[in-house]
Amino acid sequence: VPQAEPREPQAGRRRPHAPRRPNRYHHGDLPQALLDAALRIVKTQGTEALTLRAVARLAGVSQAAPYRHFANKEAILAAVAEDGFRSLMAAMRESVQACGDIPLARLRAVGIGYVTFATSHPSHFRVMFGRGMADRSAFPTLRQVASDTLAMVVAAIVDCQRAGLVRPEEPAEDLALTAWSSVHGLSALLVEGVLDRPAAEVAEMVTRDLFLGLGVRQG
Amino acid sequence: VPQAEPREPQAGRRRPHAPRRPNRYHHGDLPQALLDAALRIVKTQGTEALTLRAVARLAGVSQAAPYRHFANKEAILAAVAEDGFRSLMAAMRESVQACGDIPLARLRAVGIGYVTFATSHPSHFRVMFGRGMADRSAFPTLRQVASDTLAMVVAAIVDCQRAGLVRPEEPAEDLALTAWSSVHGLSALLVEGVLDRPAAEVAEMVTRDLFLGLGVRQG
DNA sequence: TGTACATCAGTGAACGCGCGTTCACTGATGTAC
DNA sequence: TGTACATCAGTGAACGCGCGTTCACTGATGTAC
Repeated sequence: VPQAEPREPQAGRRRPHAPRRPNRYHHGDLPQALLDAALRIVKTQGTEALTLRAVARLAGVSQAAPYRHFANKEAILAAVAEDGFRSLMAAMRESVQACGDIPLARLRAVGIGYVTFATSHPSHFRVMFGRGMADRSAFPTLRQVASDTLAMVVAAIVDCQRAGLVRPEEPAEDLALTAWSSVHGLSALLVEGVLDRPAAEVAEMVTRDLFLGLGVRQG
Repeated sequence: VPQAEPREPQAGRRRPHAPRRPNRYHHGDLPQALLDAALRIVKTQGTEALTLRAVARLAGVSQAAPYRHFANKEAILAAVAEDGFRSLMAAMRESVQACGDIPLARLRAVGIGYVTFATSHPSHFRVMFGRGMADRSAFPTLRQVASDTLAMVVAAIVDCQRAGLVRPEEPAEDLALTAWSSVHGLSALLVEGVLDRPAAEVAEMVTRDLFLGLGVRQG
C-alpha cells in the first residue's frame, strides 16, 4: 500500500475559520484537500477512478472522514464539476484575451476556448456534464457556475449584436444557446472518441462555419 | 426473487441457423434475447442498471450464459449502442419523410429527428455516446452505423448544395460535422438536464438559427 | 433406421473485488469560569 | 493563569451489496457410420 502524505492546505484557498497549522489529527482544511485529491484523480486516472474511498486515500485520511464535509458522493462530484466550470471559464477568458478586439473574433475565441478545455481535460468535462449527479437542481452553486458560463457566451453575442455583426432581433440568449450547443456537441464527440479528425482542426472549422455564419442576414 | 420468464425469439430477427423452437435448455436465439433484455433494461431502468447479470436475469438464463455469445460487458454495450444508431437513423428518416421536398426543410428535419430521438431515449443515447466502451475502434460495426448516421446528414447537405441553398465550395462532410455538432450538443445538454427549457422549443430554435443560417453567403 | 459420439450452449457455484455508508469511538481544540 | 468541559473532526472496523468473470460440469443436438 503506497503511503499518501497529508498535504499542506493551499494558501489563499483556505476556508474562513480554518486553523493556521495542519497537525496529525485535525487536518486543517480537509474540504479543500479532498477537492484537490478528487481533481487529481480525475485528471490522472479518469472518471471511473473517482470514488470517495480513493479521494480519502489520496488525501491521507480515513475513508469515513469525507463524510464530515460532504453529504455523500454526489456532493463531492458536484464540487468537482463546479471547479470544472470555473476552469472552463478561465480557459475561455484566456482564449478571448489572446485575440483582438473584433467582436466576431472574440465570440469565436470563446468557442475555441471551450473545445480546447474539453479536449485537454476530458475526464473533468465528463464529470461536469455526466450523469454523476442524479439531480443537478440539488446543487444550486453548480447551476450558478453553469449559467455563468453560458452568460459569457451571451455577452460575446451581445457585443456582436451591438457591432451590427449578428442579427439584433434575435434574443442573445437564444443565439447563445445555439452557439453553446455547437461547441458542446463538438466537444462531446471529440471527448468520447467518436471523431477521427484532429480536435484543433475541427474546432477551427465548426466555429468558422457556425459563429461566422451565425444569423447572418438572409437575402 | 421475481421469476423472469424465457421469451419467444422474435420472428424475422432470428439468426441464420438458429433452431426453430425454443426449449428449456438450449434457448433458441439467446444472443437476440440478451440484446432485447439489454434494450429493455436501458429503456426502463437506465444506464446504471445495465449490468451483464441483470441482462441474463431478464433473459431468464444463468449469469454465465451471456459469455457464450458476448466476450464481455463491453461487447453487449456495443450491441446496444449499435441498435441505438439504427433507431436513431429510423427516427431521422421518419422525421424527414413527414416533411416536404424542400432540401433545407429536410435538412432541418434530420436535426429535429436527432434531438427528438435523444430526448425520447435518453439512456439509450447515453450508451451510444458514453464511455462504456473503452475503445470504440474495437467494434467496427458500431463505427459503421455511426458513420452511416453521419452520412445521412451529409446527404441532406449535398441536396441543399445542389439546390444552391448552401455554400457549394465547402465540403459537405465539413458542413455535416458542423450540423451534427450542434444537434448533438443540444441533445446532450437536454439529456443531461443542463437546460431548463422545453426540448421541442429549443430544437426548433437551434435548427432554425443554425441550419437555416448555415453557411449562407456573406456580403 | 438406429446408435455412438463430438460439439457446444447452457448451469450453478464460487472468486475476488471495491464500493458507499454507518457506527461507536477518540483525540485535539478553544472557551467559560 | 489554570483547568474542566463541550464540541466536533477525525479513526478504524464493519455491513451489505452487486458486480464481472471463471470453472468444472451437464444436457440437448445433429451427424457419421
